[in-house]
Amino acid sequence: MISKTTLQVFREGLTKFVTFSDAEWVELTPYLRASSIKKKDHFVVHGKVCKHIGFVIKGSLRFYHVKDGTEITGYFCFENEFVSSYKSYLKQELSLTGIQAMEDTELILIAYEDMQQLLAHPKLAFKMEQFGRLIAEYYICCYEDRMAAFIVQSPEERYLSMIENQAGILLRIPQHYVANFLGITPVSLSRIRKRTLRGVVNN
Amino acid sequence: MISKTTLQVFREGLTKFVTFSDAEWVELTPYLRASSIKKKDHFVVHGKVCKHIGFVIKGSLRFYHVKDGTEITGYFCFENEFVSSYKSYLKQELSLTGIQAMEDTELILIAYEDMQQLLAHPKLAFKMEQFGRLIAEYYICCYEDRMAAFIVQSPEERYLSMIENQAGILLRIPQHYVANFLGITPVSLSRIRKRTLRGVVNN
DNA sequence: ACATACCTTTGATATAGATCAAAACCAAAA
DNA sequence: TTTTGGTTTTGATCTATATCAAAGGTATGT
Repeated sequence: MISKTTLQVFREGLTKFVTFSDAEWVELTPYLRASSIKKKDHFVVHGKVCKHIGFVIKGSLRFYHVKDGTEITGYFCFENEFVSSYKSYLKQELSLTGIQAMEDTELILIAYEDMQQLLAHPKLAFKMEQFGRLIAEYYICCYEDRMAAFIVQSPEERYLSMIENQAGILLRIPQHYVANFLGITPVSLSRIRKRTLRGVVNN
Repeated sequence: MISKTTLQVFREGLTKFVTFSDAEWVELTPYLRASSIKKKDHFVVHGKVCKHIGFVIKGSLRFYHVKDGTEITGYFCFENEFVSSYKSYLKQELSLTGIQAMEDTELILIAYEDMQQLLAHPKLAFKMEQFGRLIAEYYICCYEDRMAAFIVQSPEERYLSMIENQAGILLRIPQHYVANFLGITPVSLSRIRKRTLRGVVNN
């Protein structure tokens, strides 16, 4: 059973995309599952198919790739965001991305099969299509910005604009993950921080 | 008026995402416009709002950003692909990306306002939502791969896998655009080509 | 409180890619 | 055919980041 407040948080988080009427909500909730994963446990195991899309109620996760046996963290997600290895989820193929909890994390899940049912549901299909479209469009915008940062900016510039725009992440996440996220090694990030005086902010 | 074969190419190209019945097609076509743009003309002007989503019937375009007065090409698109400065189009805000034809190009256009009408159209709304979702999901998968390449691979590795997977692009567009696309300068790409023996392929 | 594992910093050095400038090349236009 | 503008290559040099290794921190669990 999913706690009432958890459901409420989820419903609230969805309003950024679509709003469900009470009647629709009653239809939807049977397809939802709650899940909690402990720090360091995996939401998606690298090399397996991603079966769920999740919504983060509490906690945080990192997305990583494996290259020559070492993990490279490419992305993060936090409360009120959706999490999935999208390509793997959408195509139900093996995931090149692993997704691991960085803290104890609570999620609402929708299984792939359930989503297919919802997309064919007599009362919910339209809204679910819309929901899917809006989420996907939202992430396209994120990706557009992130790709542009890699094409146009240097690692140092990316770090500095991260201080400007996503300072919260820096406070919450181990620096070596941030380094990967910026496309550099942890050692280099340490040096960038030194020469930019930690971004002027806190010495 | 849009030529019959052009419309046919468009309809065919859509089947990758959704299929329109004849009845639906009749409803849809009034919202479509044909457009041709000459080589070097712009589909989207950097700093203006992107008003259309396009489908490339013939030709090719490049996406670029401007940094300190110079253009950096971040992406391309070709026949049978959709083209738009998506973030600008979706949010109807100023575009940081310019989109310019690399060859004489023919497009089918859907204007933003028309798309809003289609998404509210009594007979087409559902299919258009689905269409929008599937396209957006498609591009998310593309972005996922492209971001991973930047996080995990070196420029040289990106070039080599481009030879493997997108050799067509290399034959069709100027090398200095490809260099930007790979995240490096044209000079560096020239040297990478030299040291990798042009990718072993054609000396 | 201690031990262990992990993270971050620092130093020394290597290297891929950047920059600047010139030459060679190519293709379209006159 | 020559000119012109743009592209690619090459050479010389610079620099940011990578790499390797060690030392110093910090947190976590026992």
